[in-house]
Amino acid sequence: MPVQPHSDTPAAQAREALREAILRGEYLPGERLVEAQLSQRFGVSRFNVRTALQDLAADGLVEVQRNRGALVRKVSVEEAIEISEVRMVVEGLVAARAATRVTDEQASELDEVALLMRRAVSAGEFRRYSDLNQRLHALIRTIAGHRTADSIIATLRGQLVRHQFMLSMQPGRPQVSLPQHERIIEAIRQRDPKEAETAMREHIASVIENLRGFDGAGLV
Amino acid sequence: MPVQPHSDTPAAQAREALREAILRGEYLPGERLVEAQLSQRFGVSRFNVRTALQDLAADGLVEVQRNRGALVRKVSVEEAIEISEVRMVVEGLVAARAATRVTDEQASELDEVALLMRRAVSAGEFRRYSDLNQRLHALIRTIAGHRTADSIIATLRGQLVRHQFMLSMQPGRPQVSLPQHERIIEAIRQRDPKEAETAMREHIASVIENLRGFDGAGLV
DNA sequence: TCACGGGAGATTGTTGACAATACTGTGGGC
DNA sequence: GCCCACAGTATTGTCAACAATCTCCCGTGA
Repeated sequence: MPVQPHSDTPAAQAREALREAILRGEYLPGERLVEAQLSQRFGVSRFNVRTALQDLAADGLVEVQRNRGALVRKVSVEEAIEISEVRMVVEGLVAARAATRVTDEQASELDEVALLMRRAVSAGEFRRYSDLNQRLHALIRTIAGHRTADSIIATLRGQLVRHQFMLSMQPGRPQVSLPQHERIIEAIRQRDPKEAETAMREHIASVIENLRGFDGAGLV
Repeated sequence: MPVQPHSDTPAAQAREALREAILRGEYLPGERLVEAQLSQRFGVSRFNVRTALQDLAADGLVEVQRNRGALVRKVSVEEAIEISEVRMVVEGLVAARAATRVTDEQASELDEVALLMRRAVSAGEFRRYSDLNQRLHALIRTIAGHRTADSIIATLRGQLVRHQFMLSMQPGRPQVSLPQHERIIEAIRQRDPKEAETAMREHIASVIENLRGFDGAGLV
């Protein structure tokens, strides 16, 4: 299970620096990650680079091949769909559980997010909407308090950043997903686990449909 | 993501040996795993022991604390329930997908397992039934061909062996789970994904109920 | 021209030693 | 008797050097 604290140790520093570099797109999928180079770049010993690479391999962000070193893992659209399918059912579980545990205070926080989302969409602020999207999902996870599901979702998300970026940039996407988000929020506020799960699953299913579109268009 | 091949390298040897030792119960939850000791026991260098420990930590089987070494991870009944909940939804996904992809040949293999299960139950062969249980779930995963789900389920299962052992030893358990298994098989054979998912989820939900029983009884 | 082998360079795998840290028990002060 | 500081030990963290392996290119022979 992922979730690594300790941002102080050199290995952890290297790990986070490398993680961000990969997510930022500085190292492209399939690109080799040479230990000596990384060691120099991040100013840590090769030993620590190795540790970092192993950690990131556990997160599915890089792939290490015996005697051949590490490379940025390439996740095909097919894989992205698989990953999203798993995310769909796990986030469904989380949504259901959130519906059974939500407090009144959390319910109004959900409402607030819904309001901000509507505003962002009507103002055409896509970036802001995307941030709110993350905030909403994170809030739901917090409400659910399901650590096992949390860490799995975190791992899955980590592998998808590149694809998710493409999705969020799709024109018209917010208009489609806003009502889905509203439905999820409403179900949780009504403390209806079944409906919350269904709503969450349909939401992510629609994301998957979009991924399938990419696949057909050969965009990745 | 787990799934590590290469049983030839020393680190992999150590990893598998240690994994089995833990699963066999030679090292109890909470027990410290001293690198030097393991190094001597498995005849590999401390370096390789370290690598093995890191790998097993990624699998959630051990926990490594900075400057304090590794110990066998203790999974409480609460956690076991959380893990099983995630497993429930992911295996549900797998069952649904199996229903859409099953070939005629695979369908008859499912039938065969069902037959053997019925025989094992009526003959009171619990150990055999437990093996068939594993075979059934594995077969369903093969049919589904969902690698992401597979590797997650493998990780989750690995953390549960201790609890699963207790479950399978429960008297009367096979009589409860046999009809559930039959229902799953039937749904897949009918190529009914929705029903397959529901049946699988209800099956695992019933396992979770049993775990809750342990919790109340303070058995773990 | 092509297939093959072999060697140089690049890169990863492994080791043993040492440094840093945590644990344990002992003795002194109160 | 109890608490705390302190030293000694056990254990993990890190490193730099060396070994093993792979990759790529070049020369040789057919």
